[in-house]
Amino acid sequence: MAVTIRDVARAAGVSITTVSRALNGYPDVNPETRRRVLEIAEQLNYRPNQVARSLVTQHTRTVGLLVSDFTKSRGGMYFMYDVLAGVHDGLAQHGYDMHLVSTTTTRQRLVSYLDFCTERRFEGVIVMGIRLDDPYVHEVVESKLPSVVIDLPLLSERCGYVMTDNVNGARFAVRHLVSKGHRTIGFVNGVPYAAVCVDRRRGFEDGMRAHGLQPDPELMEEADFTVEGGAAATRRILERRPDVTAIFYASDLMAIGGMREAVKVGRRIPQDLAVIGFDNIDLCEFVQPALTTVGQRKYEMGKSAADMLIGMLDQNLPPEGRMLAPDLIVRRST
Amino acid sequence: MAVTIRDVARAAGVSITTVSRALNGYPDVNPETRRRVLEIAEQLNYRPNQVARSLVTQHTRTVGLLVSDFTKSRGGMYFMYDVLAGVHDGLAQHGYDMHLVSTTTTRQRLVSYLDFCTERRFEGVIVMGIRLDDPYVHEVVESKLPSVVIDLPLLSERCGYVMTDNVNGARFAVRHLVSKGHRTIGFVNGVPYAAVCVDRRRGFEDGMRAHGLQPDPELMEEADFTVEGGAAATRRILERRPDVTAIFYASDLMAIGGMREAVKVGRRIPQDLAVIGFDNIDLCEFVQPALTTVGQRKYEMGKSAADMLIGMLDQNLPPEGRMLAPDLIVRRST
DNA sequence: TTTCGCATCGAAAACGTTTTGGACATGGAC
DNA sequence: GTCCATGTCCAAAACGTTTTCGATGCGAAA
Repeated sequence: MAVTIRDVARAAGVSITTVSRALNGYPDVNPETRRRVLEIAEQLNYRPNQVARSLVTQHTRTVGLLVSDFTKSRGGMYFMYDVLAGVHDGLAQHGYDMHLVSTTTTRQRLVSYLDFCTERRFEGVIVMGIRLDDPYVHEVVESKLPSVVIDLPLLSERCGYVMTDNVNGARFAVRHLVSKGHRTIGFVNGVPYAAVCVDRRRGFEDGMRAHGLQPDPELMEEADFTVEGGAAATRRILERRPDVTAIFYASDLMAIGGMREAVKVGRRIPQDLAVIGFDNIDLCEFVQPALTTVGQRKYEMGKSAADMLIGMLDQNLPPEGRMLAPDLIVRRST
Repeated sequence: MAVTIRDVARAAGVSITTVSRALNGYPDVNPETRRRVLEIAEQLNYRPNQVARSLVTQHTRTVGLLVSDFTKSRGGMYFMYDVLAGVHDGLAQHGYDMHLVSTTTTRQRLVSYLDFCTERRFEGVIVMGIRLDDPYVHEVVESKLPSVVIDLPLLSERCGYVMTDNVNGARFAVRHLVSKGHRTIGFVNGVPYAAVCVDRRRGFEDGMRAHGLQPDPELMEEADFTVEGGAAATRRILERRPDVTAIFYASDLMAIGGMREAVKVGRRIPQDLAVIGFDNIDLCEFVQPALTTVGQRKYEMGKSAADMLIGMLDQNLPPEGRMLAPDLIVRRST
């Protein structure tokens, strides 16, 4: 069907060896022959078959991007898109392709991430948004397949990670609230099986103590990273402790839900309740009042992950754990 | 390095033919032999090489998802994410993989989309967010490679499309505004090289005339689909025609910019200026006031595109043009 | 006994490349 | 005249599968 290197060879009256060398720019081929081969390849509209090439070179120059359920994690999109862009740019810069695989796919086919990737001979994999307790992710981390995970501090022989310094991020949030005079500070954390949440909690508690405040269980709640979850958690805190004057949320989406709820029960923001989120998603600028937050460098996370992976692949560099500094973005909600 | 079918054959004391047949569930292999082969394959941790398999079967079961610049089109994300999810689900359901290729990649490597896809032997391609005047997309459309484009009405032998009925969407918007008593209605369109914009413009003008109103060039502007662009366009309209009482925007993002600008110059929404957008991105619910808009079925668009492509691939169905009905979502801004 | 069908298996070709290990000719140095 | 280096080329192996075609053995039918 398609025109192969053999067709080109025949038409040019040379061997396929020569065609291959001419096309790939090897030195030992006569300039005139090369010219003719190139010309004929062009004429015949020849396109090298990368599948065949991959088979013989044992290189696909493809990395898998593993993301958990697209559909479900609606909220994750705000975070994910930028990371995705960063990963993509990083890979593209070094000539690697990106294969998108979601956990729904693998689950549907009853195959582990690792098997899926090794069958396709991916050269490496970038993992994002996977639960801390997902057994399959540990399988790839412990495998020989080079990988870097985003937002999970998993380090091994062939696996690095990049994440935001969530502990310090949470400390910044607390320090900011304290500097605004708050003493009774609430905290709405995300799901406990997300690695970022244990860090943010630690940062919150550390930060409180650093300012001579005692983290109070009555002021702490957990939610599922959604607007509704944030609202519900806020309601519980407000009912239990009407004296709360500020709340730190482990995600912007929850913070937005919190603001809604607070306004609904008659609190003004920031006068009656200061609110600070985490992530710095685009939404922050659009809500009323604009949301103060701890910003993650999302694009850089993706870019950094891709760069690390490519370093492992192309230069045999060892994997590392990379911590990106968050930055406090003050808007009107505090 | 990796364990091959040959290793399994050797260990099981059978030919590779038999191993292949045993693993793939062919009938003519003794149940006992099959059991042994399966067992040994499991023991050796054998994973079939899909690259080799693709080479011989001439099927990669991979489709390319072509998106224009990730990084640049920040706004497109709100629209794209859902479409992406739909495409992904559709493909996954039928056992197809998804290779993400952005136009930045191909441009960087100086290769056309079509060449990129044929070299990798993709079985089909889904195109989204490409400019109407991009020459490379036409190359794909006119090629033998099965494709379906989103948001561009390009139909050919091997290329279908799916898009929202933008003309009617715009008509809905006008009808809604008219029903609210508006007569002097502005229109901020997007970039002229986007196919959706010519339709939305036509829908706007048709809708106006249908209600006995004359589309007035003084009330019409173009912007670049961004918040800032929407704001600037709004400023120009408000200066030129202070008597305008409602504006229809070809995208939510621009509508949000418009609301900001209007509020800044002292207009109340919706009392002094009614605003309606297009797309129904998540943001609509979060801005103040919540934005009335013409909703696109984003997920369905992606799903439908994937289904059509797979129909072409697996059942040799002909490509079609599919129009998805938009729906009016009334919130507080009108 | 011959014939036939059936169940089970294997040898070898094929997919489209890259790469190895020469072959061959030419020309200059000795 | 021999030797060697150099430039140009090719045959064949290899990558890891699937698939075609045929071989073999065995039991039942004729």
